[in-house]
Amino acid sequence: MDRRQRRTRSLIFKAFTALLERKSYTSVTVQEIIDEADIGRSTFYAHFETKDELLKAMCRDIFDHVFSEEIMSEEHHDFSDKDSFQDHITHILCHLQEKQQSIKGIFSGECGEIFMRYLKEYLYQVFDRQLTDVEDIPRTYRLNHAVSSFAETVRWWLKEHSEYSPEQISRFYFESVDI
Amino acid sequence: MDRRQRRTRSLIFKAFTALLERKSYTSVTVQEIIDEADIGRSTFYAHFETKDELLKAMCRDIFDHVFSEEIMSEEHHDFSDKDSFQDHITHILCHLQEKQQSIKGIFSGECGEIFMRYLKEYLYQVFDRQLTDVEDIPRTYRLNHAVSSFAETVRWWLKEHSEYSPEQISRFYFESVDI
DNA sequence: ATAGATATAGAACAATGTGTTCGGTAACAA
DNA sequence: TTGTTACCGAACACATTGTTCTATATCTAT
Repeated sequence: MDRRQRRTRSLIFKAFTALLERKSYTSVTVQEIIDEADIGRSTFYAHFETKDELLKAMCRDIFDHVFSEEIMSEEHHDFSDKDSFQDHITHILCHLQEKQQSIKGIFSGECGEIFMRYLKEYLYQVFDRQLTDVEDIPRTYRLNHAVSSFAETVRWWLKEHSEYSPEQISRFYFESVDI
Repeated sequence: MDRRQRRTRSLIFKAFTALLERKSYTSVTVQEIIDEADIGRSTFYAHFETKDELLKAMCRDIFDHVFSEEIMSEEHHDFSDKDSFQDHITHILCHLQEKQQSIKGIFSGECGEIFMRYLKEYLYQVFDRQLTDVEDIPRTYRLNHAVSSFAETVRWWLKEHSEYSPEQISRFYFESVDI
């Protein structure tokens, strides 16, 4: 990737993140992003077709880091006991905490929906292999329950209760849910 | 309320609901709602300032029915045991099922966020009184967990697994969460 | 039944934001 | 150095929004 492209892309991301901290997603216009990033109008559209595509690209960037190869690779998926899985989850929480500044703005308002959807897509893969079966409760229900409540835990944590450590959050979660 | 106002309001709600079943919230324009409802442009704006206000009004209408006085009133809140609380939840699920047609479209895409926020606001009141305390886990965490996972349960149910009965959903939930 | 109030229709309008195009300039890579 | 590619920025057509206005239809209360 061209150095100029990386620079522009980064400028757009930073501008967008900054704007989301003081305005709602819908109210942010492309023009404002352009002004904040201090780039040309046509340059923005050379990178992203719409504001929505920009948001999606940002989510992908974040999750590609959080759920990096190291974490998702097969070799790390022989969780024989519950504890090692919990460590795995704690590890993911640490990565999320690193990205907190970028994430915080995205959570609020309307674009939280898109962010959460992406987050859940990754989480489905992580939880699907670990989930046990329980009689008389559909597996799809339990999977949705585990993934959703974890995603909401993350939101609750990073949005307004970041005083807790990843280890504490992990403990809260595993004491509240049967995996 | 004037008969004409009720009629117009109903036409707008129906048009909006119909549009949300085949298009995403963002892509629906005020003009389309006007055309679908077959009303004048100024009439729409006499009722709602923006599309967002319309969505909020629809959510309020739905929840005012689902969490009606009968359900929320103090006299029905002496749940001495877990079972009667579960019955209460089942009752709410029945009301939600009645409104399924209106709700289904709202769930999808971007406006699900707003709908879920409203739903959770009501649920906080319902769950707050019933929630027990657990050592070493913050009450706010447990409340958020109970409310969020119930709200997500509702979404999962009405959106793609409506083959289950309110009683079944209630059972799935209470076997997955400690209240 | 009539009169006064109110809701609606529909056209016209300014204002704003969107997405594209194009020619010129600057930065890159080989 | 040379060809390629990204950026700039102005201009443009277009869609959508939200307001204003007058005429008409419909309600409510007496």
